[in-house]
Amino acid sequence: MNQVRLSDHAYAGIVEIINDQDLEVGARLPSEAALAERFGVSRAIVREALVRLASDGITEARRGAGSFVKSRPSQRLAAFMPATELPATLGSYEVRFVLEAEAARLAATRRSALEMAHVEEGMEMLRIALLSSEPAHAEDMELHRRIAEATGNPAFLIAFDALHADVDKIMRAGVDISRSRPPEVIATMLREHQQIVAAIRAQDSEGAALAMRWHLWEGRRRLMP
Amino acid sequence: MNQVRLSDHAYAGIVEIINDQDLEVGARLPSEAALAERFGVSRAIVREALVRLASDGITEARRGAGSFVKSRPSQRLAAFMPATELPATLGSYEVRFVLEAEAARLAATRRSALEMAHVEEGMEMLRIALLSSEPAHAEDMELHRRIAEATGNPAFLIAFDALHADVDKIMRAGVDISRSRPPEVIATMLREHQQIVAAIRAQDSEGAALAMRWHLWEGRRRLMP
DNA sequence: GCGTATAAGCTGTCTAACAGATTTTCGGGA
DNA sequence: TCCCGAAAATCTGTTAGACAGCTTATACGC
Repeated sequence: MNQVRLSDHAYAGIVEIINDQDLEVGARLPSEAALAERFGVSRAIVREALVRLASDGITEARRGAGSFVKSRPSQRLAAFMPATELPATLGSYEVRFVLEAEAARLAATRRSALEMAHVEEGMEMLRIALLSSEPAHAEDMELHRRIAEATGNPAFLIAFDALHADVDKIMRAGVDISRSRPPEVIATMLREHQQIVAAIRAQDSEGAALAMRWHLWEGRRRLMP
Repeated sequence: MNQVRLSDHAYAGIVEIINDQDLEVGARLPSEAALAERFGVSRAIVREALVRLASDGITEARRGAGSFVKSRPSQRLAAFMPATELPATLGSYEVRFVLEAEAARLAATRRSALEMAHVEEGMEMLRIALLSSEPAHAEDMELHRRIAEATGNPAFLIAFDALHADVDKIMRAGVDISRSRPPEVIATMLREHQQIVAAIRAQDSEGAALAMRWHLWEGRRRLMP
């Protein structure tokens, strides 16, 4: 079989550092030499791990300055949920993962000013609904729909609508959507959505896709802990 | 800005080698030392490039033996069509790319024996239809549908059906699906589908996803060169 | 207090080397 | 001739040390 390489440990170790020390986006990682000493390996091994982390969009190396955290969500996604092995849980989330992440990515690339305004408006509606502690499921869906719309590709809306019509049916039968949530959960949900919208606004396609994946991942976890 | 690193050249050079020399899946690449000499860089640089290629699923390193080609399609996909920048063409293909690639991936992971037989049967029907030079659009769709079914997740079927109902509508209006194709195109289409099915049979999730992406990419090109 | 020059730190890259795994080669025996 | 096993060649995984060039921090002079 494929033996474990040292750089695998280094990769996992660096992810662990970012998570445990709660390094935010833009924060600097320890230097390659420091990481090498900490893990008890050579600098070459740390470099290989960093190359893979950069390739995965988690870190970014700046020559002469250091390596920096590029996106928080992806670290945890990479650590707990490699894209190749989605856990078999709520089926619709598996589809939403790929469908809406791609929609966010394309929305970031192609959104017109009008579509952006449409998304921002949806965000504002969701914000108001969440902050007034109403059940904001409809506003949530509406924002997601507007993001799909911002791709400019009607095929996304077709798939989206078909899927969510079904999700609604399941949810109304099973999970209680309209249950009230503690304030910190509301704040988190708000922040997650804001990150997605901000990435689309900034035309950061990779960031938008990651933020969407992260949001859906957390959303699934909130539904089924 | 972000300067170009030598390993970028090495990465591109290795992809070029695989494409130009038409190395098949399983073929061995030149040794790290040989590649280093060819590109005029150190072995460390070649290693970084190989780590990234392996991370991208293109090559695979076997300790003591060498680096081997893991998937041909991805090389070309990586070279011509980075996942982050899908060209804005036929809208439905953008959705099919992510949706069906993920379906193929999950089908490879989870397919039961029954579902696998179902997929094989669909493949056989498509094979017969293609070889008798009939317009095999219906059989093509049926095979894709059975792959989505093999995920065991009904949500994929819901999105799939909604999408393809629409695609059919568009296609019947515009492109002539039933036009006859030259024999070499038929052989290619057959091979593409067989690769997908073979990967699912072998439970090679990454290979299945890549084969599906490759197939859709080529399919789109056949429709709109 | 502020600006600048120097120092320190960091990444990118190279060379040289060795352990351990794998493949190839080669010779001897049936 | 064919097969088997041992030795040799080859290759990856990994380490150490070194240096250029870029970036950030420090300290000094005004």
